Amino acid sequence: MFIETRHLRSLQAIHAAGSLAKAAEGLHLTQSALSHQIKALERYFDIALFLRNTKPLTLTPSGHMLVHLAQQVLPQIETAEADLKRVASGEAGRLHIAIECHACYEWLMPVLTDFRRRWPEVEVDIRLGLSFEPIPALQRGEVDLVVSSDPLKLPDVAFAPLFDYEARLVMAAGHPLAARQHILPRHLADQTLITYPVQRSRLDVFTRFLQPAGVEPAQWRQAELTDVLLLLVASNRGIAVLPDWVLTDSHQATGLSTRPLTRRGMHGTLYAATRRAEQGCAYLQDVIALAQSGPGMR
Amino acid sequence: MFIETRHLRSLQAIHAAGSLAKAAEGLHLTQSALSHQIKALERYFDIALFLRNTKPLTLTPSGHMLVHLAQQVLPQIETAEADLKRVASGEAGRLHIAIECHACYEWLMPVLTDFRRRWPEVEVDIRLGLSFEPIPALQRGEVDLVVSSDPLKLPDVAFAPLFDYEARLVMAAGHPLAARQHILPRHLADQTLITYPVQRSRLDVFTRFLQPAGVEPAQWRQAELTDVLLLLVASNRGIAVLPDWVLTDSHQATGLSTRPLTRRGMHGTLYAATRRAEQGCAYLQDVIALAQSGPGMR
DNA sequence: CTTTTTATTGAATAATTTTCATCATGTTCA
DNA sequence: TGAACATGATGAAAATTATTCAATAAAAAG
Repeated sequence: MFIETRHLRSLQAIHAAGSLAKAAEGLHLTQSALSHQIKALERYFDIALFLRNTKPLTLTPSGHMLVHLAQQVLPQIETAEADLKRVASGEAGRLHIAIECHACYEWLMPVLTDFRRRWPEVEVDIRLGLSFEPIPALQRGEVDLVVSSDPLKLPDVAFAPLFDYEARLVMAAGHPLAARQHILPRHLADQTLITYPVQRSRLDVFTRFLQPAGVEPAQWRQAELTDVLLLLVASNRGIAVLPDWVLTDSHQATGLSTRPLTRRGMHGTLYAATRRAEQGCAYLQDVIALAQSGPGMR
Repeated sequence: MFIETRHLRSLQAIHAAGSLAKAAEGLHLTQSALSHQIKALERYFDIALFLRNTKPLTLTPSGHMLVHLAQQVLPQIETAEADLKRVASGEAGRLHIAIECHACYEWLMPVLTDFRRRWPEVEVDIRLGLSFEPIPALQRGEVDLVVSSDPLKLPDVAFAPLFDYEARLVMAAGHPLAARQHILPRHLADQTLITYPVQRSRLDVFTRFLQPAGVEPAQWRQAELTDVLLLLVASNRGIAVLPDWVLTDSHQATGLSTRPLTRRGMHGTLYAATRRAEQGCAYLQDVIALAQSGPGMR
């Protein structure tokens, strides 16, 4: 293994210029350096690359092979370097987002629509965190941003607060619980609870509301899509607990009511988790800023 | 411009091995060297290439780009290097032959048939030296071997003797001149001379036989192919001067006679001219050795 | 034939890569 | 939990490699 891109660049330049002197100028080298460089190649492979006693330096067949190689290889390297520089400057890159909280999809999409207009070269993708652990995936480099509601203290991951939300009980307008000012755990003991299809340890209703009180809902069923979930609730097949922003005016009109959990309401904060190593990345900062305006922007 | 093939090799090895330490082993480097190398890249592009806090070192998207580049580029370079080494060792290469003497085609073809069996990877080509000067072409690298009958003293071209020949007058068996023991210039003054279609300065009959005696043939006509030329001679349309080897047994049977030019006969030597720079080339040496056995081998 | 341009060469210098030694961190296993 | 082990990072020294300098040779131009 011996050929370096430097050699290929020199070879190509010499071939194009027709002389060491001219090529040296373009390469910001002395012609002596080029002479040594070529000679080193020729000595290593024990072949002549150029015929020296011709007016414009001409290539031997072997020299031609190498120039041909250079013409194939150098453009590839150059475009790769250019891409890298664009990634470094933040112009281009990858933004793979994982969302723990399923409902986040609702407000995230408009944010990303904005984002794509502002950073057209960044490749955007969303992964619903159904079957994998988002934070380890972030650490492994599989995703670049995680929307999560419980910040951790990790050495390599930073959590930036996005906005506060309130988890409220959602039910059909005529539901008996709609009569109450606020909902307590025991009120759900005889209800059918509808959630997104994730394990209960990742559902705030269970971890922060029901389990501390030792209450189990009468039934637990799941729905993948927010709209389907709301449809089930509206038709009195059960109740759900969702962030306040999910209920838009249009939903209100379809006959849904919401009530706070506990007298004070169950409040939380959404965070954007990113790798500390990439905190300087311009488009990451921007997408977080966009997200911080939150569902209110909608 | 910064990326060198060394970087690509390291990147690829690290990716394959999953750790600097293992990769370093395979590359015959220390782990430290690799660490510095990668760090230099990362600093130059201001980008992370690997995530360090993962067990098997994982690539960032940018790192992936570079490994991908390496996988594209390195094989190309490696095959080029392998090709160069084969050329250097003489296994492969190019053998473009120019022949000044047109008749040489006759004995050269069987030699080349042999040659191609022995050096299948060498690309063989023959150029009839009709309209170009073979020796300058050799110097310019357009051809690699010239068959010539007049050796020159040149600093960059070597002439290796192949074999001696005798130029003889060829005529129809019943031709009046066939009665003579040997032919003198004046005997051709009333004859039609048939030659290959090249300028007279490159025909021995003129330069070494007729011109020194101040004799002109009655007519001069030309034929491109040896067989056509002999056909014309056999049908008494003229006479020709050809090297002795051209007349095979089969030609004798078609009713052709030959006689020496001057009492002593006009003898000459064929040479193989090659660039001194390439004299060490194995297949060049071999083709010369094959040619030295000459037309007698046929 | 001289002048100018261009390439080669060896030695000196500059730049770089690599190694060494050490440290920091993390993992494994008792 | 802590000791042993493995892995990567780091700075300084060492080694290697590339480049320049200066002198020379060679070839084209005038």
